[in-house]
Amino acid sequence: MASRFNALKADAHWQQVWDEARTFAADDHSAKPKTYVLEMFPYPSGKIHMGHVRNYTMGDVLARYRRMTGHEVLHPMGWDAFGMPAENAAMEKKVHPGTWTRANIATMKAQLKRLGFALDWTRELATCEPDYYGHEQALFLNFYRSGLVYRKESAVNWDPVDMTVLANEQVIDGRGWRSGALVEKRKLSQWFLKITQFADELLDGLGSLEHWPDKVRLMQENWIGKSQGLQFRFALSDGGSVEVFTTRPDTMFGASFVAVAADHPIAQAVAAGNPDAAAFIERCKQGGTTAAELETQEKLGFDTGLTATHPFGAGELPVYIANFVLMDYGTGAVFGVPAHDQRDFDFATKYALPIRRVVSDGDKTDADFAEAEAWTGPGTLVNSHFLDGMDVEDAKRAVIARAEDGGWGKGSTVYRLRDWGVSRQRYWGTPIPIIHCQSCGEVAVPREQLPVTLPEDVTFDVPGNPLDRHPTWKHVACPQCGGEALRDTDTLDTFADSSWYFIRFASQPDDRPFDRAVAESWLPVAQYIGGVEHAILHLLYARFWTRALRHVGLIDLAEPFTGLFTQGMVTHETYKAADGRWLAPEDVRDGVEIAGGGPVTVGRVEKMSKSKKNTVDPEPIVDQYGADAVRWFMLSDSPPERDLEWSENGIEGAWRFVQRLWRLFDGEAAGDQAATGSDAALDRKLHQTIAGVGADIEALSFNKAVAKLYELTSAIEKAAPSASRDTAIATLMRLVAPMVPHIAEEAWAARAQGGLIADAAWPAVDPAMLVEDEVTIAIQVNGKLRETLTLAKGLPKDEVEAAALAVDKIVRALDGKPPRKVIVVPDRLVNVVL
RNA sequence: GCGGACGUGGCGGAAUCGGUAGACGCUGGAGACUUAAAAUCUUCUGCCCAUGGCGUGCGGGUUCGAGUCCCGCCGUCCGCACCA
Repeated sequence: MASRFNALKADAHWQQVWDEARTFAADDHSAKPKTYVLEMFPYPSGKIHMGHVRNYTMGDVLARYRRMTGHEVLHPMGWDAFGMPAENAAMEKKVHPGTWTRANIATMKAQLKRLGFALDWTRELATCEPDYYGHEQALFLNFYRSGLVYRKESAVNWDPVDMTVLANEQVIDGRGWRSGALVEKRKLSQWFLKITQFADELLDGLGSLEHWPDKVRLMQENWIGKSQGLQFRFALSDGGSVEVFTTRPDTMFGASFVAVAADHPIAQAVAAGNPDAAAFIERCKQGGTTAAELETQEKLGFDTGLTATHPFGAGELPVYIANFVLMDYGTGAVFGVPAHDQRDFDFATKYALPIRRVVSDGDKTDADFAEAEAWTGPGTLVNSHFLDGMDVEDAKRAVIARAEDGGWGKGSTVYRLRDWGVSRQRYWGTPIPIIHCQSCGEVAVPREQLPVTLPEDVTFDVPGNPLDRHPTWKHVACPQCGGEALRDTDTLDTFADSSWYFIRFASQPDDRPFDRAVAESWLPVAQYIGGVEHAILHLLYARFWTRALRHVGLIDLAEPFTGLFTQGMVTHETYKAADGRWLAPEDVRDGVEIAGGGPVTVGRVEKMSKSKKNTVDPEPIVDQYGADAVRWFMLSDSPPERDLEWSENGIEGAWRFVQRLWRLFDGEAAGDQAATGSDAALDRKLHQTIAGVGADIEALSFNKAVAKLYELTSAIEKAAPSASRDTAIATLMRLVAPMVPHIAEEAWAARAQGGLIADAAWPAVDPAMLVEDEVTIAIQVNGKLRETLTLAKGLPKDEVEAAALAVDKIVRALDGKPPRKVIVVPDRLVNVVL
């Protein structure tokens, strides 16, 4: 009699076995082909959530499958452990960020272990430990010596209450997200990494990333934002000049004004002697920054009274200060061509500037042109002297050539991408290993003095940077002259920490960041899995860091991640009480609030979030159903790139399936009579499933693999006892092992197969077993299904046609007349055309 | 505004090359077992005016045949955003 599968007992047992045997420790010296499977490492915020469970389950199935197919798999885990939440906790709970972080790591590690992930814990790392960030400091200094790091004054978002710099994402409607204070623009000396030096490489490299989602590649492409055009100077009526950039040099003869940004030096100079101009600039700065405001904001300008001389002698253009020109893109100045740019059109309309058409799209004449909007498409140049008759692209080249010949301008490329500002006025990050000396200037901390460690005795009772106000930490002797000097009290952006952790996982010597040969033997990461929210920043920074390492000669690797997969979120229904309070799922039963019995409104299905209270904590779920059921549910139903809705029924269903498996496995092991005889249909089903599930896992189509395994399970359940059935059950153990490893080990052991199923080989497909001897053929009339026939596979066309035409319904449909046409697709269908 | 993705039963979804739409799961119905319940098993479950007809957001088109290809709409979601 089959017993129930005791998941809690089996989970704990097999997790301990794997741990003790170091089953999933990756061997650097293995002769097997190596493969690196990686999920984005978590921030240790407290407890794991369902999103982690889904992410890591997907990676785990792939890692376990690759092991079974003969690969040496590197599948590590660690902690992205620096960051603001730890400092916030320090302020709110009076606990040291390190204490808080390490406690969270311990909790979350225990939770991850309970899910039975095939992780190499021997390589665990936390970015907040000196044995990680010290090496990061060494890499930073390496970049510094190679000219990839520089320091410059730059405007930052400054929260005057918290006394700290805020990232753009932390500024909400112009106010600090925590303090609510109006954010100021402040000039601060900041460290920058020269990501723009690699802009072209990073853009071109996207083309080689075939196994990345198109969406992510496109987002990165847009983020890099390459534009090619002409950069040149206008001579100004006051004797000065202004440099502009344009992607449309072909429309030069349509120019009717020049506009500069409000914070452009020319605007500033004008404002100095003109209160109206100063007032206008002030007004520009007050403009809202939200999408909606920008969309509706009127194009405003202030006529400086200056004029700019057209380089081709086509007159003088008025120079405006305009609110729609951005200082930090291009040169902060543009020339306006109202006929062929919508913003310029709006502006010219408002200020009654000429609208001169210079590109004709063929149909339209001057008369019916451009009363309402600018023409930005292709066409033939008109009203443009030497450009007349050229198409847009030829005209661009012609103007750039003339500018370069004449020495007043040159073809140039502009990127939207900015250099990466990495200075943060925070405690809980990697200290920037630079010393500022009165006499020597910036001095790199010598290698033997690394790591520059964080002081432990810091306070968070007042706002500001604890490193900066620490009584002694920043005071050091200058490594060069020995005189009094100060440490840089900023720490690195935490995106730096996550820009190379995957290399440190591959190789972690004590005395250097990584061993080149070992790292190169694992990298690039074959499959990287994580949330789409990292599509731009993290993935771009990691790609940059890798190229920078290559640039300084530390590794021969262009792209860190060959394959990228962005998984969907875990969602749940939301619940609201009559008074508008959000309710947690566990507070609701049968449509009423458990406490008090008040009515509950079921709201939208949304991403699990604390604010909507629709989270489900994985831990009690694992307690109740076991790791395998949770894993199985995470893989079922929804395609992995889409959102997965958590539901009670769903996890129940997964749990039922685990028990179904157990009835098969246990019944077999319990010594049901060894059956004899073969079952050709079941053999075929089995081998089709082996092939299909393997392909589905490789494609990360876990939901399809799950469906195939359900089918095979049902087929085995229904099959009469036979040797084929025994084989199918034994094989099923291995097929489900990557997904539900605990029950698979339990069954494998009970069957005395020897060794661990985690080390077993993936079953081989016997191609001979895949061959069907009969096929079902669709019989259609005019493309509509009328009947199906089961015929021998590979029957000649004429025999299939004859069989189809003999079918009752077809005879009736033909009504004695010959068909106009009969289409026969071998082994597929017959379509009778009347 | 620009760019992208998606739209299939009550729900999540499947259909790899243009060839039987709705696999598989969930929900729901009926039945078996049981004193009863749970568990389990069997069976049904796209819609309708049902020997047939209609069905993959809507309208056209190509084709012997369209969820799949083409054209034009509508809707939802995501990303970027005055980018010169």
